[in-house]
Amino acid sequence: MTGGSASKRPPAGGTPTEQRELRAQGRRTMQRLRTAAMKVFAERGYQAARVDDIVRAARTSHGTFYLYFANKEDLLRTLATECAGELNALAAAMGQIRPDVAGYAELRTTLEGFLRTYERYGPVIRAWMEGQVDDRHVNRLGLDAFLAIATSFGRQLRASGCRSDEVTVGALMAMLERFAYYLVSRGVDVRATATLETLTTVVHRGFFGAPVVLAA
Amino acid sequence: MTGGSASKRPPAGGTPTEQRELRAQGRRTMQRLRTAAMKVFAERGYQAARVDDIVRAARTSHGTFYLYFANKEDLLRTLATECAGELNALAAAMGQIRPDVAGYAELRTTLEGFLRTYERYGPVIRAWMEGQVDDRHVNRLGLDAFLAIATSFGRQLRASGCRSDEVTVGALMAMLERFAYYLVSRGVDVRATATLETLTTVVHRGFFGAPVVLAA
Amino acid sequence: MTGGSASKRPPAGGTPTEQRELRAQGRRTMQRLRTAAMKVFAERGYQAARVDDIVRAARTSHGTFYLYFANKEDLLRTLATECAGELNALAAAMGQIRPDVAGYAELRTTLEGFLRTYERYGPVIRAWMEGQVDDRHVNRLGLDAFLAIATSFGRQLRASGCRSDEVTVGALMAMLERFAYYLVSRGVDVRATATLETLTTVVHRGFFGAPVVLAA
Amino acid sequence: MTGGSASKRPPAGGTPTEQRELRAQGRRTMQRLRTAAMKVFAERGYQAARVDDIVRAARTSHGTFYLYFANKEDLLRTLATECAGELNALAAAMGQIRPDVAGYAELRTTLEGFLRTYERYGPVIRAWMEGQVDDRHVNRLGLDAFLAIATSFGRQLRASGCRSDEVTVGALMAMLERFAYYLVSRGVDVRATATLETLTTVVHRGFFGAPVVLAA
DNA sequence: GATGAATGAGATTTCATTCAT
DNA sequence: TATGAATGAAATCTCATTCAT
Repeated sequence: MTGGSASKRPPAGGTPTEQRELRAQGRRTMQRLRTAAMKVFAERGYQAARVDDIVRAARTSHGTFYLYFANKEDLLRTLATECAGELNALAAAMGQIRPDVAGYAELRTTLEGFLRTYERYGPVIRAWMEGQVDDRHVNRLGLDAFLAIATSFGRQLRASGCRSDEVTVGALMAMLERFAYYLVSRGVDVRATATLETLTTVVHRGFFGAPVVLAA
Repeated sequence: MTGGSASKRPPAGGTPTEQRELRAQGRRTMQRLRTAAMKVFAERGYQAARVDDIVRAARTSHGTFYLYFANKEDLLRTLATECAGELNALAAAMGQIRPDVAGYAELRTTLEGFLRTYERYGPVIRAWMEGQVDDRHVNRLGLDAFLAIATSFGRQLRASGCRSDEVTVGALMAMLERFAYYLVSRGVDVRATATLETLTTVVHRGFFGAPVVLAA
Repeated sequence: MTGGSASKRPPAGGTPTEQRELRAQGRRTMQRLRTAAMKVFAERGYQAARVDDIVRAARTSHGTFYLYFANKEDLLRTLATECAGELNALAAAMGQIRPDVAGYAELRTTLEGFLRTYERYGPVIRAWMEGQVDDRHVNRLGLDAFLAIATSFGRQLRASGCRSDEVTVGALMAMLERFAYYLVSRGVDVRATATLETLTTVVHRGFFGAPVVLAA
Repeated sequence: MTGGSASKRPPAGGTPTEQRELRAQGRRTMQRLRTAAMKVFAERGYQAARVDDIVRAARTSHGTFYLYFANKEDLLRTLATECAGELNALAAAMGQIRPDVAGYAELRTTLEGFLRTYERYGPVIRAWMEGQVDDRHVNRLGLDAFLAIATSFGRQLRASGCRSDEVTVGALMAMLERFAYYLVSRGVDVRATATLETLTTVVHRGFFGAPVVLAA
């Protein structure tokens, strides 16, 4: 509860994170910690996760943890940065979503991308959505990434003449996140066709009302 | 080696909660604590909430808190029980949801009921949805209540010939909860017509695909 | 409502006691705590002893205490286990106690052993005898150890034709414990010949009635 | 932990204990509290007994407790005073204890008196013997009472030409207390002839070595 | 006389973070 | 680089005692 973020005091001892050059062994240890952290975050949630849980899962020691990260938040920050990158890419790659078959396919692709990202970064996204994070910077990352996707959705929909106000898109994002959460937390394969198809259908209907006539 | 007997004595002091008869003053204090707890849970989330925050908000002392509740979890339990009651009532009262105007109205009524319950018990529901609770009993309550609503939704929909598999209904529930969360956490009036109308429309479309032709 | 899992997490931090490998420094600290605990237990009694008293006496911190023991009871448990071991060894080693000089010597040896064990584990034994312990396991240890000695006494006496019912042996054990307590709590050297001789005489007489004629 | 003994502050509210005239109802309530206290002390020991346990057992309230006693210690004090009175009377009434049949009978009478007193005041005596009491005054009472009996024993024995040093008598007292404790805590009837006979025999032998020839 | 309610000082326990090896 | 050990601030919980009705 002391150390706080970098502002409060000079980073004592071994300066953590990307500040330092890491050799092979170091990179491996750091990776173990990140993997372990994701596992623990997934099990307990970010807030409830203790540094001790993480180092135990990573089969390393407390000392080592602070060799690579300034604190729990710093660890989350590195994961969040990566995650935000993926989400932003997703937003950028989104094509026009129209009521027709092509629009359905486009939506499907986007949703699949989201589910895959969730599969890897779910706990981080959860931390964002559930407001578990205190760090301003990290929150900004999440907010921006989601805003990017939501904005993109809105733009692509309006381009198709669909009235898509903020509330509707907000509801969509909310549903997406929770839906992904359930799938992942239950170990459902997000690449399974049926799952993806159902999700796409519900969302597409939510926006365009009429069911897509696939054969037309 | 003998007399001592015992083993983990009962909490003592004043056995908490409904075990004891309470007079007017006691009931008032207990209510103050519950209200304060809801407020703090809403602000910080259940996990992050400190007993200290709650007693401060209730303008009372630590000792008093433990006079009425065994601990934070016990307090949540009493709130959760009430909340589960409301949700179950909601599930029981749900009428048939058809594609027509009457079905739309029925759905609207149900959704309004949910939003109102969320308005009062949001933090408790969040604690359930976000898996913040350790207590088995409390989790069961939440699980059962949501299952009841989901099941009811499924039944009413199937009665209308709507293919409503588990996944679809699950997605609906997820969206409902998050949507309600956003509304409430931003102080939106859940009784405002526009809000409720939007939500009902999205959901109804999600199920029946075609927009309701209100005038027909 | 899902992921959260868990239920009363394991103590975490460093799992206490023999579960973990300890290095030299750790073993030393643990020993310091045990020694300090015996000192504090002796001064205040087990019940009245505060963890705070113990860590102060061991010149360490609260956090450190819980690194090695789950709580005060757990600490007592490790001490009790050792003590019970010694008492059981004492019971096993006891030879036949007859009215003659050899029997007197045997009794003397046994009593000396008891006093020496008491010298080291007095506070633990007191905790047993005075029923201060809530832990079932610990109580069992004490009960069994005392039963072993009492049974052994009974057997060795009966082998010598001495009528030794349960009540008599019980009274003997009671006296032994209290007697030892007084000696130790007043700093009397339990190896002093006079003390040991008096005790042996009283006990031997209590059983055989006739004074031993040393010269015969 | 505040109130302390009378020295620290003026006895606020209703002055407790014998200071006040009590009517019939008051005397009854006070008696209920004393009885309940003895019960709780017997079960948990004086130290571990909580005021709450006592009032619960007496089916009364915290407020009422402090109407009659300044605190837990004060309650013990009144019980201890009575008990000390009985023990002192016992010491004063003790006749000469000789090796013969008459001496045996005298010893028996004394021991029976002790057991009966223990039957009623056991928990108080335990509190003394186990050093659970912080109050100087109360401790003095106990110390003096036991000293009186021990001294009396010593005098009566020496009058019979028996070498009875302090250690021997001390051991005897210790045994007496523990023995009585076992009997009482197991609900044995201390007036049962067999029990009393065994105890008297062991003690008499312990002092005089030779068994009493009852028929001679 | 009696009682439920309230209090707060103090005890226990947890855990992020730093340190010495 | 790695690690076990140590720390202390903060959180939880208990209980003797006082107060208002």
